[in-house]
Amino acid sequence: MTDQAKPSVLPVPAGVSAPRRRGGLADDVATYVRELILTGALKPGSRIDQDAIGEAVGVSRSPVREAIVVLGQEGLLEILPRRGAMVAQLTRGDVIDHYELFGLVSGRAAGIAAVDLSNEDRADLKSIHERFTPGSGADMSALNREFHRMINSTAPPRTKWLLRLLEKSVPSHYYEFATGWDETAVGHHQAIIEAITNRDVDGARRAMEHHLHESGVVAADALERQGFWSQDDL
Amino acid sequence: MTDQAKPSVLPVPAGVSAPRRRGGLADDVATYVRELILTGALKPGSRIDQDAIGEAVGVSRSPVREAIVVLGQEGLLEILPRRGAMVAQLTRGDVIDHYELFGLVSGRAAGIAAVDLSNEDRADLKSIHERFTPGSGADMSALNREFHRMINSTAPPRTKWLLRLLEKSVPSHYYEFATGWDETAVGHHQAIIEAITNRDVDGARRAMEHHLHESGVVAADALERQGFWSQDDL
DNA sequence: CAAGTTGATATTGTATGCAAAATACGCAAT
DNA sequence: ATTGCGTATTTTGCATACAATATCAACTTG
Repeated sequence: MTDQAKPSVLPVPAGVSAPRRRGGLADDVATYVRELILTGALKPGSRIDQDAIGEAVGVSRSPVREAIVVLGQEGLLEILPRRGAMVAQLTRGDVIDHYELFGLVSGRAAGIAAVDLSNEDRADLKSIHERFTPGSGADMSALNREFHRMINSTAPPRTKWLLRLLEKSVPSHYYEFATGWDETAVGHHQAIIEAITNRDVDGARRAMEHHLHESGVVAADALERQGFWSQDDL
Repeated sequence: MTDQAKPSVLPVPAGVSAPRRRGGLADDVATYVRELILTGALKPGSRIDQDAIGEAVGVSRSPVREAIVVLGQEGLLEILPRRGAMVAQLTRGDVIDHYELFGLVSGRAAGIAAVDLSNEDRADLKSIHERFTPGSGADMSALNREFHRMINSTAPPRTKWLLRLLEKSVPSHYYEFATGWDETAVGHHQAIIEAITNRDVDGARRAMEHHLHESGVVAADALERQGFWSQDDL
C-alpha cells in the first residue's frame, strides 16, 4: 500500500524565500483605520462609516468591508449585523489584559528560545542588545523589534501566528511617548538574555512575562496621556 | 455549453436555509468552509475557488471573500495576494501547538475563576460536572461546553475574546471520535474543580493546562484517524 | 404634550460587471 | 524530452449597481 516515492520530490523552498509582495487595498485600509483607532483619532464607540472610509482612502467599499472584517477579528471593531461596525470600547483593563495575554504567549516563545536558539542566534541576540542603548542615537524601536523577533524565531508556527495577531492590535509607538521606559526595557532585556543564555526555560518565560506586563502598564499610561479614554460615552 | 461540465466537487451545505436570522451570509460561508477544512474534506494545500464556494453555498463572491478573510485571520487559510487562498498546511505539531496555546489562555482563565467565581457559580459548576458522566445518555459535548463556559465566565473581556478565537479553529466534535476520552476528561474536570474549590490559582491553571494538553493529543489522533494529513498527492 | 405611526433617507449587505494578473495550454526550438 | 515563449482562459481584486433594513423626522392621535 505504500505509494511509490515520486521520482521528482522537489526540495522544499527552505522556508525563508517569501518575496513578500504587498497585499491589496484592504490591507491599506486596515492599516489606516487601525492607526486611527490606536492613535485615538477614532474614539471607542464611534461608528465606522464605510463610505467615509472608502472616500478617505480613495477606494470603494469592497476593500473597506474586508478591512472591517479583519479589524473585527482583531477585536478593535465590534461588528453588529445590519448595524455596521463600532470602535470597540477598550478600557484600561482591556489593554492590561491584552498585554498579559501577549506576555503569556511571548513567555512561551522565550522559553522555547532558551532551549532551541542556535549559538549563532544567541550571539546575534547579544549584539542586538548591546546596541540597544538609550541616547546612542540608535533606533530603539527597531532594535526592540529585532530583539523580540529573534527570540520568537524558534517558536512553532502557530505560536508565531498568535504573536503576530496580538502584536497588531497594540500601539507600537509607545516608545516615543514613554520617557524613561527605554532604560527600564534595557534591564528587562538583560534579564531575558541572561535566562536564555543559561538555558533557563522557566526563567526566560518569567522574565518575558514580566517585561510584557510592565509594557502593558506603560502602554496604558501612554494611551491615557493621549486622552484615549477621555471620551466618557457617546 | 458547459452546464454539466462543472465539476462541483464541493458538498452542498446541510440545512443551510433554515435560520436566516443570523449574521450575514459571510458567517454561513465561513462556518461551511471551516467545517470542510476541519473534517478533512478540504485537504491542506487545496486551493479555494471563490466561485465554487459561492455556488456551493448559493451566494455571490462578496460574502465568500469576507469569509475567506475571516478564515485567513483564524489561520485556517493562507492567503496569497493575487493568487487566492489555500488551506493552511497544518501539521500534527501545529495542532499540538495550538492546544498548548489554548491551554495557556484557558489556564489563565481557570486561575482567575479559582478566585473570582461566585459561590453560586461554583455550585452550578459542580452540578454540571455531576451530570458529566459517560454512558448516562447525557450530551457530553454540551456539558463539556457548559463546564468550560462557566470557568471562563469570570475572565476579562480580552481573554474571553482570545478564547473564542482559539476555540473556533479547532475541531469541536472530537468527542464523538475519541472512545475512552470521556472517562479521562471526567478525571481532568474533577482535578480542575478541586483546585477551583480550594481557590488554588496555580493549581487550577496547571490542571487546565494539562487538560488542554491532553485534549490536543486526542484531537490530533482523531484528525489522524480521519486521514487529515494524508497529503500523499498534490 | 407624549407616544406611536408612517414615510423619506441613509447605510448596510449582496450581487454583478470589468480590468489586471496569473495559470494553463500549445507549439516551436534545442 | 525538456525548455522557452506567446496566446487563451481562468481567477482574482476592485468598482459599481441593486436590494433590504435601519435610522430619523414629521405627522397624527390619544
